[in-house]
Amino acid sequence: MRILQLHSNFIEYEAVEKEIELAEEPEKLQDRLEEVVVLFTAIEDGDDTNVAMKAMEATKKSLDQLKVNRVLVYPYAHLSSNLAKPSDALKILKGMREIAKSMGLETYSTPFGWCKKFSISIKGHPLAEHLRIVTSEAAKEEEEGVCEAIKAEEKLKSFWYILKPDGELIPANEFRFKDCKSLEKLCRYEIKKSRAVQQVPPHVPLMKRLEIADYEAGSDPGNLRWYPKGRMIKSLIEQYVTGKVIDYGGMEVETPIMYDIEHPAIAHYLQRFPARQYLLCSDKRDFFLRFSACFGQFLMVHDAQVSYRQLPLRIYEMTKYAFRREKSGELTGLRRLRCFTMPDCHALVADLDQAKKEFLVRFKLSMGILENGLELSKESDYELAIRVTKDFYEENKEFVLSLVKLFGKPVLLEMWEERFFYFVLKWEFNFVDNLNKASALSTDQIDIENSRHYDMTYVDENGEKQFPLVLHCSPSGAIERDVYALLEKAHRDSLKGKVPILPLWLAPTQVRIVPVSEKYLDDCEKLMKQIEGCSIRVDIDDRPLSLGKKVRAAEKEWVNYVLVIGEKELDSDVLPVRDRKAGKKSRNMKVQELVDEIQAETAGKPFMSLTLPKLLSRRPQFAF
RNA sequence: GCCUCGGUGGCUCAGCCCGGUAGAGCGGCAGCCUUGUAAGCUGUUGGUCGCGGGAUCAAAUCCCGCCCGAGGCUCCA
Repeated sequence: MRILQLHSNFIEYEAVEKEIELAEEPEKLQDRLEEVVVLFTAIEDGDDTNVAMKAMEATKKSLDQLKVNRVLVYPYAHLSSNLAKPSDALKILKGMREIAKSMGLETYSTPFGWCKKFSISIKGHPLAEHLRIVTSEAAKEEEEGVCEAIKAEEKLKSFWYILKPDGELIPANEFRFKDCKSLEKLCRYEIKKSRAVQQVPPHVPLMKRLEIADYEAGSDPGNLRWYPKGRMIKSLIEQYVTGKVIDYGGMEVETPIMYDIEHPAIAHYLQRFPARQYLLCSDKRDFFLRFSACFGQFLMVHDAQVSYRQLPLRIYEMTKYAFRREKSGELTGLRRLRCFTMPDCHALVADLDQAKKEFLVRFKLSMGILENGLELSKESDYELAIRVTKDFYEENKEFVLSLVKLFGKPVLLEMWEERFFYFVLKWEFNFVDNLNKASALSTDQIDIENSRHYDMTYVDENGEKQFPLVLHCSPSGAIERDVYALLEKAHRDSLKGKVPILPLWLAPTQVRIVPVSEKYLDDCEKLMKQIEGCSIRVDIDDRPLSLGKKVRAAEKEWVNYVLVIGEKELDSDVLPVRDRKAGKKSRNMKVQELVDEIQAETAGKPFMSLTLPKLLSRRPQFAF
């Protein structure tokens, strides 16, 4: 028996004509019901009243969850290709209605054996749509205490462990998280799905106040606007990540952001995740906006000549943009967007051996980007989660452990009984934020399916075509999410009594010059030119405000270094430097010493000139 | 979609319970002050109180419907 259960706002139906001899004489030829759960039901060969009983028991349970007491039993043959004989079906359907009534449900039914037309409005919540399949075997087995349906779910069910660098594998619920508080938070988030407080995430007011990004009412939710400072931060991170991937050997490419829905290689992706795309109609063709750079890169590789000598073949794109039409309630600040920027680096490898070697290289690359680039620390900011099929784990224990050893502390390991995605192994670095939510940043996967789907091949030593394995890596995760992590980390620091600050190479203003009065403006501009010439972002607060107010403004903007310039400074070659990182204490430094310090700290990082007017009086205010 | 909270000058919010001429701070603008390390002073501009309807002599305030936003549920290739 198959029951497609739909929680609907209303359904209207009309019985049009009898289709078979056996058709029921209906009480009503048409009707409209509101706030009802519709049970489209197909009775299959072998079903009996016992099956109907089991099906209704499960249905009742689910109705209780939905807090609905009104059902419409709607015979619907199209759910199965293994239908029962009509006479049996009718008998069982009648039984079902009686069972429903005896359970206290307000039960309606549409006539069996009729061609009917109907309109239905379905509620959008996650439990609104559900397909229930009950077979006679399952019903029998359940009597003995085992349910086939539950067994089937078990296959999809995953098992959670903690894997320690010493190789010990402990079920997650038995692990003692004494020194791993944020790993504990990750586990709680992933396994128990528990959520803490109702609160706007701290990075949201920060992203506005610091004039980084903001919501854009004129667009679709989850498509944000980026102010000059935010755009600069994003751009710098993009440049940095791209540079690192190119150093690793990635060939940077650019591919279209939209694809034809009918394209055969792409179709199976969409069938699998049909509801998450932006769709775009243009003339007579339908397109979807890409949700990753896989399509473009795979289509490119499909058309390329690749020899085994060229493997691993690394191909890379800073995906601008990836679009995922997440449900509106799922969107959050910079953490979860509908439009985002994501570095996406694929590697084609000949075999599992090569995959493993490459995987480790990319693991280190990703870790380096988080640690050195974003200045996140695995000690306090992010945790490793590994997801693997049971078979792969059993056969490659040592390899999985080598990742954990590289990470150097216990990790969360999710094990699947069976593979139900395209990959057999995946890891993610998860940032754990102030509301104890975890978000994946860097990730890499071993994909064993897509080279076939996209017909990507290489030619081996014997001149024969082979399908490679494909690794999917985002070494930093979405750039917007990186900014989220930086802001959440800064907020966490401020809760601990530390000053919130951005990494120096990302700070829009690295040095702020504050003249004591307008008299010193010319001298300030000279100083600015001198510092600016050393590839440092510097500006001047030339507004006619009190000194205290200008210093306060600089602190509120998280400016790293503040130089107050007045009579004293002009007479001396040593400047009192207000250093935010050093707790705002004044440090006496020569200009060259300050320049050297900044250059040392930002060495190896990309640099951009300030894109805002250097004089603060010339700047518009975008927020607050 | 459901639940919760919210929508009042550019921004943050008070006022709403208990109906009676729309308020504050910040910002902007004009001026004074010429400043010594997290808010100097004065003046001033700026609002069909999300939209529609209802009851009332009278609605930001009460009632009904709707729209929009955030968070939660769920989801996260």
